[in-house]
Amino acid sequence: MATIRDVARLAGVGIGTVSRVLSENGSVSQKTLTKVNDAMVALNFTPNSSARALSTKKYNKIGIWGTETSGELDRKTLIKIEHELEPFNIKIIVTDGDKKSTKNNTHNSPRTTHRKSIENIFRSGCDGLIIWGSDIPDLEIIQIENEYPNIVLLNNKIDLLPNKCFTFDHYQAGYLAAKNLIDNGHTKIACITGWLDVDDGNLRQQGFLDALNDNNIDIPNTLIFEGNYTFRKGYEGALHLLNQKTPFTAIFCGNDQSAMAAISALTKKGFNVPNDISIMGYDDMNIASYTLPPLSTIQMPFQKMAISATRRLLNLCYNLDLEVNYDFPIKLINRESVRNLKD
Amino acid sequence: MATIRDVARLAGVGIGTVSRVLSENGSVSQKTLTKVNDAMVALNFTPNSSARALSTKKYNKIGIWGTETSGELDRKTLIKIEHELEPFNIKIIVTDGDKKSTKNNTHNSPRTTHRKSIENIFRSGCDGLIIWGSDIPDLEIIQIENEYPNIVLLNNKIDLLPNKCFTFDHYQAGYLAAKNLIDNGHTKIACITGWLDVDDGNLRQQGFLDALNDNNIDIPNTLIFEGNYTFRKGYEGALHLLNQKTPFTAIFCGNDQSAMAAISALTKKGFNVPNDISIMGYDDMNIASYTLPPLSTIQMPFQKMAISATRRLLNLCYNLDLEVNYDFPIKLINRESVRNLKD
DNA sequence: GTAAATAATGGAACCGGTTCCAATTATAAA
DNA sequence: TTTATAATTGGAACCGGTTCCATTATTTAC
Repeated sequence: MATIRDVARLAGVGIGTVSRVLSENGSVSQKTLTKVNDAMVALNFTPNSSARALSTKKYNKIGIWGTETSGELDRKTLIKIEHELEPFNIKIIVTDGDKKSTKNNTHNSPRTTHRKSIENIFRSGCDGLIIWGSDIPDLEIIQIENEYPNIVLLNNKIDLLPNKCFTFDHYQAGYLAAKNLIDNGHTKIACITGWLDVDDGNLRQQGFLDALNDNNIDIPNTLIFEGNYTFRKGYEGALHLLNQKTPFTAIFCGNDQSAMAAISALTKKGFNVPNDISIMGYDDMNIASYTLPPLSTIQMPFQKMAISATRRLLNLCYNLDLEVNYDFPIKLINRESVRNLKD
Repeated sequence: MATIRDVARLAGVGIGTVSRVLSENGSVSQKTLTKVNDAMVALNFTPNSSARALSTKKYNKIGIWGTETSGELDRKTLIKIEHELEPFNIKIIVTDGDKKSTKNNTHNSPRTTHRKSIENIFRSGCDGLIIWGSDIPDLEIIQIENEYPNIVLLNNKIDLLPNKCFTFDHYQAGYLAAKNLIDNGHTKIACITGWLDVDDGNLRQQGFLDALNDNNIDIPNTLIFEGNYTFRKGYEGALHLLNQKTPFTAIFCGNDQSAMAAISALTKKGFNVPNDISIMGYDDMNIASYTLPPLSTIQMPFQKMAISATRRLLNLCYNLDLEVNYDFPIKLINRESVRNLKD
């Protein structure tokens, strides 16, 4: 593998000159430029990334960190993020935090594991990090931000870090979902929640409950099933709710996956969605248009949010001035899984 | 940020000694070891990854490269791969090849783009690469392998690289799917294919067609719809097939997503799955148990395959000797979307 | 034509690790 | 106790870039 010294020798110039050509800063005469470029081509020269990183202290990499509980950072979103990075030739390092869900091991595995794994990814060499999800305690994030200021939070909100947080108004979204059921005449409403110990899931649940409350609708504990966003829990949840013998006409689900599984369970038990029971989803995954019936759900521009977060991070890391947006409006999507009881 | 020289000074030893402690090779007396470790803790020392990479020529990173046409390298699989890497403290760099599908721009964007983006990821600093998908021409992969031997192919098979390829027998899988329909008494069978210009999709289609042929079943062109694995195309495909007015009792779909969308379309048009029309999926995604009806499909251990590919790559990059498996049996999963016409 | 200002250039020093060799110290064998 | 052997240690040299400064070449101004 050729080095700049090889290139310099072949081109008959000094290494400084080659470096100047490489990094495209500093002045180089046209004549020298061609000589050096020719030499680079002749030697099939590629600058060594670690040597460069060692002296510039820039890795040209950013990390994406998240846990299983964080939600859906899907491939499509990853591709979008990559698009943003491409013009600057920045690469992505991905990593997951804790392998087990926060929920299942609050005792054995202390939260500091998250911290460790975040430090670990910085150590491995990246200029900044997208921390995705809201399952790290705020205090800890603030400590982390103190040590590594080049971070950005995706789907999390911490008041002390106002311009590094990118999230939706999950509270309002939950409220909107409940309101939609209420507006359609439902008063006996059940729910299959997401993870309640994570802001994200907790907020939408609060919004949901407050909407019921604001409309003087009571929801008994028997109609609240604590799920975890999975198909399995959605399925179990629906069965569980049916078993309670507390009548209900609608279920608000913490995400589209559990909604879909709930539909499956209800249908299997002989109930028709939406005629017997209405279902309200959350997320508007691609799949939501193709369930039977198609899902009414809440849409949120996750990819747009991810893009803004990425830009903000680029600004932080490389002193850029890319346009960043902080407002990501949610939207009610009415398909066919909610029946209008007023008809 | 402290360096080994700082540590050496504080511990009162030479830098070589600190380095020996760090890399845990070379002999160090117990006494010195504690002194050095104490100093490291006191200074909150972290070795600089690029300095290390520069002198060892090991980046402790591997890349994962794939295109949109490659199929479903989902988050779960990524996590599995990461688990394999964790004990060695290796990180993942992800990147996508061409942003547009190969299919849509065979003319404007030459295949060499793939090559470029693969070279690019190596340049960015990784010890090896998982190339996922079969949309790079064999010849080109062989050239790439020549320059960068530390690669492994996921879901692709090239005879000249026997122990670097990890794939399923998609031909047999397609055959099996068709056979299942035939065994259930179906003779008028339609299909919604995947991408036929990619081995992966083409092989399963071949297997499917050969199974029909071996059983003297004819499939008219009108009953072959060329899809692309998406929900949308699955939906369109089903409608298209219905419009053909060529009667059929079953559809074999290139993947579960198009199968699910096909079910949705058929149901919307008043057909019952499986009573009127049977559906055979492919992949056994999580979702397959929760469609209505639950999908009969072909299961393949994608994650296991990814793990083996990862191990092979680790062996290549770091001279390890991890156990690697090359055989990934597929399995027919019978749920409820295929009706037995013989009953 | 000359002086002053500007552009272009070479290369030492540096970034922070690893490696290797020579030197020193500890241990075992005689 | 002496010698042979093994374990431990320090630090120069190196990995391949970037940066900065002193030097030289080229313009521009007068």
